[in-house]
Amino acid sequence: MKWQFKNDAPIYTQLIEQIKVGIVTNVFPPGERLPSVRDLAAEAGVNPNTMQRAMAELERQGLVYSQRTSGRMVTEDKDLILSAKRDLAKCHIESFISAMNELGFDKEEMILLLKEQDI
Amino acid sequence: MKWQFKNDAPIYTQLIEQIKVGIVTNVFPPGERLPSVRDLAAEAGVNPNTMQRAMAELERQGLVYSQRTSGRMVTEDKDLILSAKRDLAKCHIESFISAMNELGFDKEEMILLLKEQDI
DNA sequence: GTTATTGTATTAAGTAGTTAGTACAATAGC
DNA sequence: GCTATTGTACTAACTACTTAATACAATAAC
Repeated sequence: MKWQFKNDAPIYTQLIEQIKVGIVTNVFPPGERLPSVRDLAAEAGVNPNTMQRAMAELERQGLVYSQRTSGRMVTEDKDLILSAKRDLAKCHIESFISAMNELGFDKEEMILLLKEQDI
Repeated sequence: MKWQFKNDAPIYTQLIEQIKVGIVTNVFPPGERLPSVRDLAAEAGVNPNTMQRAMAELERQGLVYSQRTSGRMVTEDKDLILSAKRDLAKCHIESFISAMNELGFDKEEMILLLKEQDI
């Protein structure tokens, strides 16, 4: 897991995003045990409280669940994970279209620009 | 000018972005006088200090310039404005591709998803 | 049973963003 | 020349985020 943060958003929201991406892309497979909050925090270079805050939100969304001392697990609910992946993609697509529309690009131009982009 | 803000980023950065979009989309044409900082702040529902902070950054980027008491003008440099527009578009395209790649979508899938999206 | 590890909670301090209020210099408009 | 408007600067207070440090309950491992 590669952790990296920008300055333009709270770290804990970026943690939520990055861990969620890890879950929907099988870096953290369903049912797998996550490293402890302390270890994850150390790995990401953030305070344990900040990592705990991100975990609490992921727990609220049902993507992870905690068992008192045996640690925290990724949900086994693959439908929920797939749904989360679709949500993330939908969010990116809508934001992209909206931002490019604001700039005056229509969908065909966007597709052209995407094709030009070498990645 | 419609002002709207999210909670996930500082207001002043969102102001910079929105005013910049206004400039590159000719809502604020080259050479035109902008409303005063106080008026813009009132219109956007933010503190004058926050609007001033955004203006200072736009000024640093050369997109606007201020004349002591006659107000603040949009630059006449159309090349600079066009360049700013290209930068904005490039930023959105790269972010979109990067985020979708992280989720496991390749460029063809992105284009398919874009075409499906009805907007 | 003891120990170590886990999630969790709490308090305090520091930083950044935002608002509020005030003030001042410059100058366009009269 | 006077006045109003402009950009600009400053201080104080408030909030949210982040870190630091500590503590506690539950339980897996021994």
